[in-house]
Amino acid sequence: MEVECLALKDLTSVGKSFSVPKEDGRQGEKENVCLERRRSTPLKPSESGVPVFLVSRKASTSDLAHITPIKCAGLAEPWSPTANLKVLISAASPDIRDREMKKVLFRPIENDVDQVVDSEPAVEDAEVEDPTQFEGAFEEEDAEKKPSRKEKSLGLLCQKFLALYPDDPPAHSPVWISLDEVATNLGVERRRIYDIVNVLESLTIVGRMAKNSYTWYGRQRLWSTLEVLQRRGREQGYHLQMDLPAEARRSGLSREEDGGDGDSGNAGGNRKDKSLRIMSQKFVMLFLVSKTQTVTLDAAAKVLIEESQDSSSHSKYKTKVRRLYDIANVLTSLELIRKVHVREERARKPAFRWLGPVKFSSSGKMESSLDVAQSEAAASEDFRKGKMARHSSFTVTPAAAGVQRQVSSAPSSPRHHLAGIQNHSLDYSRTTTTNGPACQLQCGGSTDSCLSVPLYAQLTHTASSSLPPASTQPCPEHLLVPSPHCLAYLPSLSHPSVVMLYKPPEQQEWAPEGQRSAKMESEDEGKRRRVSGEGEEEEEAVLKKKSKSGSETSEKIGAQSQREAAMFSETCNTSAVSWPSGQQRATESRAGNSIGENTQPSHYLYVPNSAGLNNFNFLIPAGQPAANMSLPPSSVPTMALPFVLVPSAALSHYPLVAGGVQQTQTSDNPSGLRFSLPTMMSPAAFMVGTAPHSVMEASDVSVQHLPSPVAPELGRHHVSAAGTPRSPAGPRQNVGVSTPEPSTPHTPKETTASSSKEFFQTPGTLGSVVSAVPAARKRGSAQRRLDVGHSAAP
DNA sequence: GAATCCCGCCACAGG
DNA sequence: CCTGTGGCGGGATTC
Repeated sequence: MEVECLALKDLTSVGKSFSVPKEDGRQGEKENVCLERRRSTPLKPSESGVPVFLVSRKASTSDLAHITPIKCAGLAEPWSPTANLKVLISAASPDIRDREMKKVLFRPIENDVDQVVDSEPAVEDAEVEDPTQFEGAFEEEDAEKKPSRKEKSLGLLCQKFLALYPDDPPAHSPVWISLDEVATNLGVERRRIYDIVNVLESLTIVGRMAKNSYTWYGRQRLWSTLEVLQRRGREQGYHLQMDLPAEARRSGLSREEDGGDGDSGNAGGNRKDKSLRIMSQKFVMLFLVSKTQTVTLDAAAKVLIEESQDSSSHSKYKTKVRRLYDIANVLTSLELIRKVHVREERARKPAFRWLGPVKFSSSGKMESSLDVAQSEAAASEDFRKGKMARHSSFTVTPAAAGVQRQVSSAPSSPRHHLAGIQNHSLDYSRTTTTNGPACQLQCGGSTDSCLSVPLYAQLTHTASSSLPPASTQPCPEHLLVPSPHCLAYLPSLSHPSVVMLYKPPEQQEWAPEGQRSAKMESEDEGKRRRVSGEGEEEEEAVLKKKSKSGSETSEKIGAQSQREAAMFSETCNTSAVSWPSGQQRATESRAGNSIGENTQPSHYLYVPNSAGLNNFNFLIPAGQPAANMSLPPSSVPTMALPFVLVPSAALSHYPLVAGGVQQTQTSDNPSGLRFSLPTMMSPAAFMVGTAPHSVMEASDVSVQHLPSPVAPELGRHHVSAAGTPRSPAGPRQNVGVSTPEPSTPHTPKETTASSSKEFFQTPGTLGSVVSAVPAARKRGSAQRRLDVGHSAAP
């Protein structure tokens, strides 16, 4: 946290950012790469403020090389990453600013709140153990303090990771995640990302698509997954164990699992059996079936050990506990659990208390405090089950095995997605917008690589942060919310393209996840099931899947995307919008179709970039009212046309106008775009993206000439630079966007990270992000250290 | 001294 | 064989 704090400071106070170069001995170490960078950029780890997001590998690589390392401190360069942040912040309404500051500064990542719980039944939250822990951060400042261990914690890292993506991404527009990119951007070793991703995957927050490629589902499926886990936990008798006294626990462990595992068991089984993923699911199950919803590490470790049939040697125990800490950190970041202490017998034992929902309706609804959800996600659940089933231990449920991870390394693309895509007929006419099915912009390039979407921006209003469970219905809040739009940069396409998804106001309501998933996924499920047969064979199923073709799907997708691209339609509603220069072919399409009509109303703007995205670097929110940021979501009407893509070249000609964005403002005019180019010009305008999710670092982008996918969030997120007249960003057209707004509130708390770069950057690392990316990949995993540093180094 | 958990070696697995 | 994954546990930090 400290880091963030610093960052914030930096933001506010100009000079600092550049000030102290820090370097610590440690830094040199692999993970936090970029020593050099660091040096060059005084910014301490924290500095890198704006998370940059991903560039496609391709682009990144080449571009990166060129990239200038971070600017020198001395530079007036407005666009240093930091500058960017500053701009954003300044631009942001005070509220936002404050909010973020709080989040960043005060919110301890891991174990933030440590509470002491009385013995199990009486778990209660006690005081926070270390309220002050984060304070230190402020002081340090530039100090070269080596990033403390905490700063590098998995929990913090996970938060950063989560902050990059929306909690509740539109169902139809999956966000692709490239592990390499994430690792690079966060400035950590890939290995660490695996830890996070494995846990997230266990909860279906992400899904693995192919090697190095994951899809971000956000919390859409989370609730259903939890429900499934709860069920499984019960089936496996975890509830019995959890309720038993400690001693008793051991004896009675679930045999089902053991037995069930049987195969998996391969004694020793495949590694998969010991997978962090599996452990994570089991760990979660324990919470879900526990009456007290509090699980001590000790108990969990024991349970897990038994299941694994490992002899419970002490070392095994220790190892399990270590893993559980890893898992717990991620879950804590997700705010699904919180650390507490349970007083048992003699000492107080570390434990975690479940903060998530515990009751689910059979339908998959979650009845929890959170709220209601309605969902018909039954199908989707199955889907999830399947996924979970990967492990033999989960055999219990017959759920579709097929669903399981699609592959290990094979580039399998999840079928459900594909299905969705294929099925949809895209309707390019805007008129029907409301019905737009989700367009699955999966754009996969024809290449496997499919998409990594560097940025993903979603408009969500803050309120949305506490999203309803995935399958739930549209929550009222959402309705109010500005339509979420997201921008995706699809590097994998032959030509990098930008796709912007947006939902017309009318359609604001998100389709209930459940519905979507149910339909799409269910189909898949069905297929898979057929293939795999019952749940028991999950393992097998997996194999089968693997064998399956990911490639096909990807290709299909790619084809589709191209097709879509081809469909360039100006006709679309763009009515209001005039493409800046007709040059680009932009298509605004709306998918029409199949999936919940109203629910997924999305339109998307697809900009094939034959020429190279460079030409289309900017996405400008058409009507972002700068002011709106502070306004309640409801107050902000969403415009029909959220943003305009402006070729970068074009922009250069325009004078920067301060506050332009604001001018544009107002939503009402659906049709009429109110923006003026000049307005757009203002840096601020560019900053639009949603905060956490889409963060792209301006500097990086610009340097790279990558198309900056900006994700403008409609609504308030856009910070219009308005206020900030110019950050001298002039040169940097590409500014990535960053959103200050923590729109993604993972939890009620609003976890979202601040947009500050620092937040995303691992403390020891530098913004290095930029550079290294591709290179890293080449190296062996073990060796692959992000060498951002050197790439970055001038 | 115990609790945490970062870090990265190294084995396994897919291609 | 190379690279992606990820198990594992030594040992550094933090409590």
